Amino acid sequence: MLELQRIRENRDTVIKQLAVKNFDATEIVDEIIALDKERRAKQKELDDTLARSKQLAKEIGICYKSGKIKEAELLKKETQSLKVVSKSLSDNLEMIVTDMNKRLVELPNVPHPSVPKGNSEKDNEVVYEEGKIPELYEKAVPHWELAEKYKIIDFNLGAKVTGAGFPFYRGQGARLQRALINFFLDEAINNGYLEYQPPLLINEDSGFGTGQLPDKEGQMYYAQLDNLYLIPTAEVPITNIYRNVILKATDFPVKNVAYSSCFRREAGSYGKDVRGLNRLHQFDKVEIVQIQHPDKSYDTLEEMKAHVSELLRKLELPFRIVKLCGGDLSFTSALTFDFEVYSAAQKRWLEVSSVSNFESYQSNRMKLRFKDDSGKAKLAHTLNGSALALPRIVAALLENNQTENGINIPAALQKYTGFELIE
RNA sequence: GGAGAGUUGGCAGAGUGGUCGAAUGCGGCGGUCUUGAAAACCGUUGACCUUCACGGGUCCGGGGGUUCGAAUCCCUCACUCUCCGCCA
Repeated sequence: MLELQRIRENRDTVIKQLAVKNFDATEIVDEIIALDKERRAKQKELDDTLARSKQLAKEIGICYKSGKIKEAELLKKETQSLKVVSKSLSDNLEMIVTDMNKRLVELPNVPHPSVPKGNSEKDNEVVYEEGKIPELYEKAVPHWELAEKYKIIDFNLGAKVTGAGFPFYRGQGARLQRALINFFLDEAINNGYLEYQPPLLINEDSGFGTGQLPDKEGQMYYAQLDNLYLIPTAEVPITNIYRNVILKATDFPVKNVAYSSCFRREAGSYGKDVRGLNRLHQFDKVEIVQIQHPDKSYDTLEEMKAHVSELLRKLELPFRIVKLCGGDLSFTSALTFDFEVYSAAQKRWLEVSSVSNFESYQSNRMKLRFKDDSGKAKLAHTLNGSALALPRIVAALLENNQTENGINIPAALQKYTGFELIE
């Protein structure tokens, strides 16, 4: 969530910036400012009352010790009435704070000044393009047909055992998955990331910390009996490692990487967008997370973009980088670049990575701070990106590399797969 | 799943219901001494809210209660450890 002080001191700017996300914040912002003012007044009143009570309690203690029972009893009278007052004040204060926080959480992150205005993905800006779009031979088919032909991915079997969107990978298909995971992890480790294997279930506090809760619980699978959620991305457990943590400035940059399965309910999705591997309920992803000093987080974003670009280059996939417009930007992000690879048989671009800077939006929610030179605790910046999500990479690899004789595996991956051709 | 013990500042570890935000040690930071370092000695050393400031308030695992007053008593939840059971 946004920092209260920022809202208080930059009302107009915040409203103007949120308009880029097509979000009319005027009402909420003004309400927050009003509640904040009320809160501070109440706080002062309560503090004064408590201070008086504390003082009296001390005096009563002294009276009892020196045997002045009568005086003590007298003082008790006053303190009892103060107690009623402070109780009602603190109840009142709690209500105000609860209200204020409720509204605060409703405000999305402020977009970076470079974010273009726009309503949908049509308004996103293609900022970079690399690689040659392959020309396929006549009988080329989309990946779901290749999956069946080579018996490497079985969607029907998944539907039988679990449901739609939970495929089985089989034989060379399973091996390819494992190869990609290892390839991505090794590349990240070589770039200075520390590998983690996170839990796949998270509690409510973690869900709140990264911004999935309270509003997006419908997108996560939920284990009701234990009040735990299946992770939609490793970002959640990995970033929450630092919930309520105060880092030293010398800890920056924190660079973590994790492979995990990801679970998404994807309620309401349908049609050709969800065909084959395009959209699944369970998929594998290698996620990179960085925590950085506020002054350096945009350099870090560039570094992460370069890392993802290099992965796609090594996989010999044509890709482009898209800067998301305000309307397409996620609730929590200040700036996001999507990476898309070209899927030759479907003749469309598929999103395989999303690299974002959340600035202090997540940090503020999870109280992730660092000590600056003056010794003051300040909010750190959090960033993350997929590096990479597997299914659409697999889709593009299968489609783009299909030949009459089989599917070619790019050179960089061969030492991981142990084969050069799917046949 | 059953029984018991515990959770205090960066760490270790005291704490009788009354001036405890909390002894002491270690660590960290600053200083004295030294050519420099170590040792020794002195000082300092949490977070949050509020205030221009002085100051005030909150926080001893989380939440609730008793009391004029709670780290200390009671309830509840979470977690950790030990033993038993089950188990990849």
